[in-house]
Amino acid sequence: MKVALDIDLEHTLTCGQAFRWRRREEWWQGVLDGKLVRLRQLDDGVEAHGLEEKPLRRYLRADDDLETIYEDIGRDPLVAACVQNHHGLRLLRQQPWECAASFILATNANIPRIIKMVETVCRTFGRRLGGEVYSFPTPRQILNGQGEAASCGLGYRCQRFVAFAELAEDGGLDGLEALPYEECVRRLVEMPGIGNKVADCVALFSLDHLEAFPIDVRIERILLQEYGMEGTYKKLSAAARMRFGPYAGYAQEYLYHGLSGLPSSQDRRTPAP
DNA sequence: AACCAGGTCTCGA
DNA sequence: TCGAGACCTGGT
Repeated sequence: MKVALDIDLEHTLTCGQAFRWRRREEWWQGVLDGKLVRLRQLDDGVEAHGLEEKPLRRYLRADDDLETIYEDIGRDPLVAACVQNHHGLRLLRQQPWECAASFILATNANIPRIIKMVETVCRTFGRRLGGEVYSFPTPRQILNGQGEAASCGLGYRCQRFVAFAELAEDGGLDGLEALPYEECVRRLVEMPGIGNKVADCVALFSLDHLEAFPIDVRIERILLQEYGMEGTYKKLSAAARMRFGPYAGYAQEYLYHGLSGLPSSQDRRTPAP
């Protein structure tokens, strides 16, 4: 099945918003809705196996019009430059449970390790779908095998992860979709393992709040060096949403990944003769 | 061999 | 409300 869409799979699937996509030759292999899915980049879209068009378009946020978004966030010249570098990078619309649980594991760890932890959790608690591919476990699957969590190499994230599974199993995530951004984040930060940053990730990557602007150490540096912005998380977050607008989350992703390809801020201010 | 990683939590001021 | 430290573990 083919979907016509302006998307760059490489950028979209490796930018650190989802941790389970693997490249196999020209195909990207992953798990969606508990099913093994393969995606392939086409000139004008995506070829997909293992998933219907509707849920695929939903996952890839095909309803986001990139041109409209670029026009909006591109009013910022630096973001505009980053967009040039990473055209076709899309946010994904993930499941809140998997997204939140993954980013609880992602705290204070680098990407390779995050991938490893998530994969170990899937292998330990998930269902085998074929080959060496496992589903992301449900909260119940984690609670059923709770003794094994300690051997997943999660470090101090282990307790938070299990506690979050308990909360999810008890319906603690119900109703989040209906909430506006501020209230959504307010609810999320009450949950075990979720602070300001993870709450924004969950809001942005799984709950349709494109104005959410997750601030990690790297983005914090960028805000300071490129925009002279500093302060507490709440202040920075509000200032970023104000500056970058309703698609601030997209601006964040492009700044995060697109900046590395540009000359340093100092060099841009004082270009070489 | 340090240092750091897509932070959170706890605890004083 | 805010800032400082501690914190598992493994990449680089």
